[in-house]
Amino acid sequence: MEPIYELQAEVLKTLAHPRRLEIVHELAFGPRTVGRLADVLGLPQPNVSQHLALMRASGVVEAERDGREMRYRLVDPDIITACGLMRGALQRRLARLADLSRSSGDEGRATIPVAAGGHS
Amino acid sequence: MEPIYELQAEVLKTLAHPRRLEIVHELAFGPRTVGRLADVLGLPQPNVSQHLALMRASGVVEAERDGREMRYRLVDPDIITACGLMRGALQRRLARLADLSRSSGDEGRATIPVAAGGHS
DNA sequence: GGCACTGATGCGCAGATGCGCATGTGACCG
DNA sequence: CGGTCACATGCGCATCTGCGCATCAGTGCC
Repeated sequence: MEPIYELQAEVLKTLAHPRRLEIVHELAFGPRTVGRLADVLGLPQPNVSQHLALMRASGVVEAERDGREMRYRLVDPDIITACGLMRGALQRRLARLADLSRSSGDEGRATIPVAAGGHS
Repeated sequence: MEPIYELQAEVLKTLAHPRRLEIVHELAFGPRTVGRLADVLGLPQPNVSQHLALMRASGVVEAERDGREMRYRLVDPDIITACGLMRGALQRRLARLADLSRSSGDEGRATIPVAAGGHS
């Protein structure tokens, strides 16, 4: 029962939510305020704040005051890179499934910069 | 609300569990039977079976009959690679924290890492 | 067929999660 | 100092998870 699994499970649990993934995706472009995130995602501000609190608690994001605003940004690029890798793999899987259904293929869609990491 | 986030959240939710991460880690060495996994992880067989059912439902693993045994194996290497990348990043973070706590206040004492608090 | 073995499933309960909503808290302005 | 903006927090509820436990189902052997 290596503690690394507990830690990773904690982080994964934090990321395992569609809205939070969207938040991470948005934060990949740069720091954002709570209001901006709430606006972009079309979510109530308290909801976004709660999601951010969870992610901050698990060390995925960190916050910084700027006047009366709070600017959130991603902490560890590697984690987000891994997240992006997984998303890429899943997108390929989706594309493959769509390809099986219909003969037209629109795969290979590179959506995000995700820390400019690219493939290993 | 791109469906990719829903899918990825589903997969992440599947992975966001210490025991399941252990299972994935074990499966990374090659296919395993349920009994073997239960034995290695020291978990009840029904529990392991439930975890495997979840992971199979989300497409993380797949199963194959072999006599009266069931052999489970990982489906997508990329996803597991991403998982491993994240684990590596977190391990570095753990190591860094341990290093900080050792050099800052604690003199060689048997230290129980309190938390990953840290205030900026 | 009967039996042992390997794995899957159903059930119930305790604990955790997600959300809306109202409210609390800190920061700038006049 | 009161008002307002930007965000955080507490509460209650519906829902979901994880687990143990007992049991069901498929397979091979005699």
